Amino acid sequence: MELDMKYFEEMEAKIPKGKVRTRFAPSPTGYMHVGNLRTALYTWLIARNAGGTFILRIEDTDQGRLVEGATDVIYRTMAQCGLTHDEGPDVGGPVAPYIQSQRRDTYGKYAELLISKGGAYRCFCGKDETEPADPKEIQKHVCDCPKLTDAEIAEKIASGASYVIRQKIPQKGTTTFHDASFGDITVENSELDDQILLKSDGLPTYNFANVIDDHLMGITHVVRGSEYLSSAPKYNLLYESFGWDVPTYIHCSPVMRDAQHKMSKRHGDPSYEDLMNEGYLTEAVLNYVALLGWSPKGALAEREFFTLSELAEAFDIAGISKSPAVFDIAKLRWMNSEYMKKLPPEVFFEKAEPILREAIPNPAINLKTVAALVQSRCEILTDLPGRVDFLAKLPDYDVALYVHKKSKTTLENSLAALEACVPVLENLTDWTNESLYAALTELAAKLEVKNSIVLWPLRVAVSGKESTPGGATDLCALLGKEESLRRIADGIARLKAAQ
RNA sequence: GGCCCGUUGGUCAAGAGGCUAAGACACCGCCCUUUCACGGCGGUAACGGGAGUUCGAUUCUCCCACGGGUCACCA
Repeated sequence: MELDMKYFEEMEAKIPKGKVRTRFAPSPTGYMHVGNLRTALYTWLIARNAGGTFILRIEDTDQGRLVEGATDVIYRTMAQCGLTHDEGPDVGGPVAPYIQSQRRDTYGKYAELLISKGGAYRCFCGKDETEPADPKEIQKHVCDCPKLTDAEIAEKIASGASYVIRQKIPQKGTTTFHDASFGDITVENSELDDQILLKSDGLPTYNFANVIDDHLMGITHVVRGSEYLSSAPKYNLLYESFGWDVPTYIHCSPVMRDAQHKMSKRHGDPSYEDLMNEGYLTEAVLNYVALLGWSPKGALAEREFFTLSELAEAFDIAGISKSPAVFDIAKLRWMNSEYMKKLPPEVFFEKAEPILREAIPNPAINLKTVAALVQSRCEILTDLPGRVDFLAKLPDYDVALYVHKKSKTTLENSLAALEACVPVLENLTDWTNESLYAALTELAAKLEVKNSIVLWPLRVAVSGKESTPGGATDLCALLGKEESLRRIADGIARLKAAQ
């Protein structure tokens, strides 16, 4: 088989050199899980930290698993997160194409090149479906195909026999692989299998496509999940056979759902999109995910709030953790609430308005005021309806709410307080929070009771809830005079019925 | 099962031979207060086990246990 050496020279000539180049290479499954997002983030951060280039490559060599619209999810997620790529299928670049299914010829040619260098061989064995007698036995492919002569191979091909190309692993010795966070890992070559590089459909396997593309795209740092750690030594052998430089590998341990399970779609763990739909803020998710498996060193060690660009500046490979990290939704909620509080009120209102409008159809209620009241009291946007729905309609509630130990309220004094409120409020002309507060504290003073004796029952009467976004006067101001008085009357009725 | 990797409080984690073993979330308590929240203050809680090396091990070595990963014409 003749090799077109000029092709390889041209390909080599296109490889950008001298700068850090990283790539995020998802396979389009239509789902960006949290672990994936973290890998993308770290990869992006390494590039940005070094002033390098970040590349998006789509790994779609498995024709059986293509999912419609899946690449759109990837583009959309990356864009929303601000993880901008410098090269990729949609923006092009010096080493295009960036979609593996469009690079089919390249893999075939490089597989041939590898054969000529003695690092691979054609195997005509067909699918290996033999069940090992002992299931505990190591399943390694062993056959006589490597011994086939050129003539025999030509004959088989001419007769239409299908074949795969397998990596030829040395029988003896050891291979040492270096990972930036795990260090040196040495394995016996006898443990390694002659893995398939090129499938019988002519498309490469993940392991082969990766090596070829990473080299041809000039990738300097490869970030990937630790599930690939055990196949990494084979990569070294591949690079060695080709005579190429090995990039820096950074394997990341998985993001777990609990101590023994990875986050997974099957178990209903949230993807990035799910988190967005649940009302989390992208910035909070990125911040949280960045710290799940990485922590800053030195002066920044105590810091926990980072913007994307601050992360890019602070990020270092040495801070990546080797052990798996459990995804803690409670901490994400907390972090999200911190981000919510920091949002400028206009921005918060913009995000909250549609949700508030749906929960409170009543046009008389000022949603801006509601938003201001609720901004510091919700962890995620989807908490909102449950916190404000009482404004639309007074819920049925238990009079026990009127009894509050700390405020020293009882059913009896609550009733008295509400009844005392009525004339005061009826006569109040300026229906604002300030005037309400002034009038009601004046009432409490006149009755010679603590403010809470008046305000607690009032808040319960107008809200019917144990917890509300604001105090009694905030709520009255929001509800308006008529509705407030109506609810107070309702409360009085409930209390009387309970006496 | 073979091979590889990992193991600091419930969770995320700092630490890199000598420290009262940080910090954050969660939890609990107190204060503030017009509820909850916010805020402030404080508290409970950890180096998986066993041998070494060393004057001294959470930090180094080995063994064990546990957990994870991997052993596909999937990535």
